[in-house]
Amino acid sequence: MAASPQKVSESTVRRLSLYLRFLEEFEEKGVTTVSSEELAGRGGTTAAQVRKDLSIFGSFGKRGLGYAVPLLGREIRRILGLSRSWRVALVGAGRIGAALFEYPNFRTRGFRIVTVLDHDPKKVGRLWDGTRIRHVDTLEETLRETKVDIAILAVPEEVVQDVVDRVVSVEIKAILNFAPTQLRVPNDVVVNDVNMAMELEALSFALVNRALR
Amino acid sequence: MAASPQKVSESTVRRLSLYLRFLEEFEEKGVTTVSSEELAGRGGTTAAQVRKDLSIFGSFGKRGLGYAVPLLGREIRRILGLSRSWRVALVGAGRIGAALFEYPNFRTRGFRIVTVLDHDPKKVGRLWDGTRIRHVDTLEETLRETKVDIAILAVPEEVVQDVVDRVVSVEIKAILNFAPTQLRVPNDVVVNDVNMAMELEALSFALVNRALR
DNA sequence: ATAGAATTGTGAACGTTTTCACAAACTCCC
DNA sequence: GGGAGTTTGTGAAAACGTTCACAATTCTAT
Ligand SMILES: NC(=O)c1ccc[n+]([C@@H]2O[C@H](COP(=O)([O-])OP(=O)(O)OC[C@H]3O[C@@H](n4cnc5c(N)ncnc54)[C@H](O)[C@@H]3O)[C@@H](O)[C@H]2O)c1
Ligand SMILES: NC(=O)c1ccc[n+]([C@@H]2O[C@H](COP(=O)([O-])OP(=O)(O)OC[C@H]3O[C@@H](n4cnc5c(N)ncnc54)[C@H](O)[C@@H]3O)[C@@H](O)[C@H]2O)c1
Repeated sequence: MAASPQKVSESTVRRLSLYLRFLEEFEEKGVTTVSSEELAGRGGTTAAQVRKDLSIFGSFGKRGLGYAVPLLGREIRRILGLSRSWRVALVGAGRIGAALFEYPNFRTRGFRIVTVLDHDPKKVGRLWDGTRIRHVDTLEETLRETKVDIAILAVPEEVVQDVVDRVVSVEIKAILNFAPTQLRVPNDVVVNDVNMAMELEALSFALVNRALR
Repeated sequence: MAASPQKVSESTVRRLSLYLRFLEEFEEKGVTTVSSEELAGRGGTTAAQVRKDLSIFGSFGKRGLGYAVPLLGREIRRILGLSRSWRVALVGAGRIGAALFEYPNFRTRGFRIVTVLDHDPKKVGRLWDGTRIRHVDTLEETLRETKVDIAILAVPEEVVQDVVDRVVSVEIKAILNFAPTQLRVPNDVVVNDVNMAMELEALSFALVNRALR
């Protein structure tokens, strides 16, 4: 029950993330108990799906009642690995990089940007809210020194493969990539892409095929 | 053959987007023909998958040879609706909004930001590279006047549902949402989310469950 | 205590997506 | 022109993910 022996699908993980957000909203409103029905109603899924997702990891509800909001929140946070806080490096202090760095929500959710790296001499050395921007030439030693768990890559697509190779060389196992490039990494490294062009293209497809649905 | 009578899965659309990018790379290198094998090798999929994806829409290859790079590129662009250019509104001229607006890649791929709206009196009236920022109070008339097809929402999560309701009221059918909020829209409206917090949480999950795989 | 109402947890059914495997179609070279 | 070598397009099989349906459990009220 405690461990998760089964294979967990990508979609289940995404939905857990969603449920957690809903639970936080319920908690703010002072709701103490929710049913799978209510949890599903808040977003694009079904009550059965909610129960299946949760049942992979254990049995957190009470039959006839539902789920205790704070408890389920804690459990999902534990499952997702959000009980601890993660040390994050930001490579590329450009437009996207700056937006991410200034966004307070990541820190409150346990992702602390402890390192910022850039290539541009005009940016290197600057102090961003207490964090000194370091030169990307020092990437390997800096990531090791600052004990980084996760790297966010917000560099131009032309250089992103070089950067990722170096990031991988210091045993970083998790990468969030903003460049519209399919990265080549060893298969014990997880890469998640934020590919906005792809999202827009999917919208375009939906628009031209609207009639056919 | 010409039309697409079948149901097309989300993942197929995403992969088409990917193939298009690879084709553009091949085209730049002067490669005239690629096999499904080569197309698959560039990214995380298989040759059979490539062929299945394409076969939904027609038969674009030559047995024994492969696919003609420029032709397949044109076909995928047509399938995705990228032959035309799309008129895009940006709501929220904050950090993310500014990064998106300044990003030249969208325009070159056929997505033109023709309208920028914000709430902040300090921002309204400013000229961003030829585009005047208009007050969000004029959203309905502005979107109609500027014939917008797609809305990008980069506003705080507290107001995003209000904004989306108004966007939907003027018959916009495609939305790219950056707020970490599950939007409620009629079901003829397509919403794609860019949820970075969710991506980070998925990385967190992958890190804590690394051992179990 | 017990009946009645609510809701979970889960095996089984179903549907969708991916992979397999191979005949058909094409190329290339001798 | 024919045979060897490729590679596509696609049914069929396998894997995977979602939905169904219901016994088991808990709560509430009397
Ligand atoms: N801006 C957007 O809206 C947007 C949208 C989609 C995708 N992207 C992608 O995100 C990435 C960043 O985009 P951006 O708009 O922030 O670009 P940007 O040019 O504003 O920033 C890139 C930053 O990376 C730095 N850099 C360049 N080479 C480097 C290296 N080798 N090592 C470290 N830093 C280096 C630059 O000095 C700059 O500060 C790009 O890959 C882009 O394609 C951006
Ligand atoms: N910055 C990031 O890295 C980041 C990361 C993930 C998600 N997001 C999400 O993206 C959205 C925008 O984030 P941001 O960092 O750019 O915020 P921001 O505060 O920098 O920008 C928000 C902009 O929206 C404007 N605005 C406020 N209310 C408005 C309204 N009713 N109508 C129109 N405009 C209005 C503000 O004036 C401001 O210009 C938020 O929902 C945020 O949660 C941001």
